[in-house]
Amino acid sequence: MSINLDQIKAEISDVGLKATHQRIVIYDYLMKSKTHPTVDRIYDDVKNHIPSVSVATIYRVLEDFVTAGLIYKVATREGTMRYDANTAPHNHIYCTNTQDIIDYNDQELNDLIANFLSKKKIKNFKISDIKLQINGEKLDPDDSVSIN
Amino acid sequence: MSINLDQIKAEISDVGLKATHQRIVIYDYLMKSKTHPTVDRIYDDVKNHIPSVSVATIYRVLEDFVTAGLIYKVATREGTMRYDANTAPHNHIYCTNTQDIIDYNDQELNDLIANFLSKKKIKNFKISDIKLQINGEKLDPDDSVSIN
DNA sequence: TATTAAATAAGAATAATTATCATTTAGGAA
DNA sequence: TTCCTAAATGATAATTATTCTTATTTAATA
Ligand SMILES: [Mn+2]
Ligand SMILES: [Mn+2]
Ligand SMILES: [Zn+2]
Ligand SMILES: [Zn+2]
Repeated sequence: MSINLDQIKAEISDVGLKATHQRIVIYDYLMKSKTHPTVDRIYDDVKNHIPSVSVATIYRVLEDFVTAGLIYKVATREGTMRYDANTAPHNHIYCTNTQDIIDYNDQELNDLIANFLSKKKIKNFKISDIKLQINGEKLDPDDSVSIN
Repeated sequence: MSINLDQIKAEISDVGLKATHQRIVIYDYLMKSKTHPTVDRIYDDVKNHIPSVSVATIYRVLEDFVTAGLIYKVATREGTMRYDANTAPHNHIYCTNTQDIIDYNDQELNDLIANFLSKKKIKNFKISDIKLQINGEKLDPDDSVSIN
């Protein structure tokens, strides 16, 4: 089921949550996923492993993971939330046609922005994270987006 | 009612929409607003001018404005949309405590990011806009956030 | 002023998410 | 190991945000 079951169980336990079958499968799925899936997508795929799983459990587990800092929640203008197990600082390319969210990892860009903002003084505010969203359209919706 | 009624009517007409009382009041309200209000907030405030207004009209008008490019829609992790009449490139500071969205206008930052990305080649993608979201918490929720 | 295509009000319908509660289970204690 | 219990789950009801439908009204043009 999972490449590294013990590691996954440990990560869930380490944030103070019971390592249930449902949580393990959901977290494993998100770790492998690169598409920032919706609840419905996660639900459908988790059902392949656990046919009896309830959609309420998917919502509950995802929210618990977000609260624990294991995953991120990404809001979209379509009104559906998307989930991301990549908690390292990174940015997103969003196709307004296909609704694809593509990770854009660029340490140079992260540093450039962090550096710039550290020079500015934002009074009465404590920054927790910085996200750049690059909106636009895939030229060929069937093809993939790549950088450089 | 409005500082510059004719200007507002012209802007609405110019994007091919009838300048109805409802649209004028909503657009005027958004232009003056600095809080990136929710539909509920807009509805409550517009009701002061037009007591008979329907919430469906608020949704319809806002969506029409977004489609026409008159305003922007901002998704939040709380699951409610927020609306912004500032269509010039600018970034947002988001307080995860108070849900305040504060405009962060900094041409230097806009240029820095645009410049950096123009050097990178993002294959198979046409960028339409770039948004930086600075997430964090107000230190004093009653006080305002200011830059520099 | 009359015409009419477009817009609105009211409320029903849908979609996404959250709450409730009886049942099950993970994980520690015995 | 087996037992115990707090925590988690499954089923489904409830809520919230948003969209749809249709009869009525209105802005814009002639
Ligand atoms: Mn604004
Ligand atoms: Mn919703
Ligand atoms: Zn991501
Ligand atoms: Zn703004």
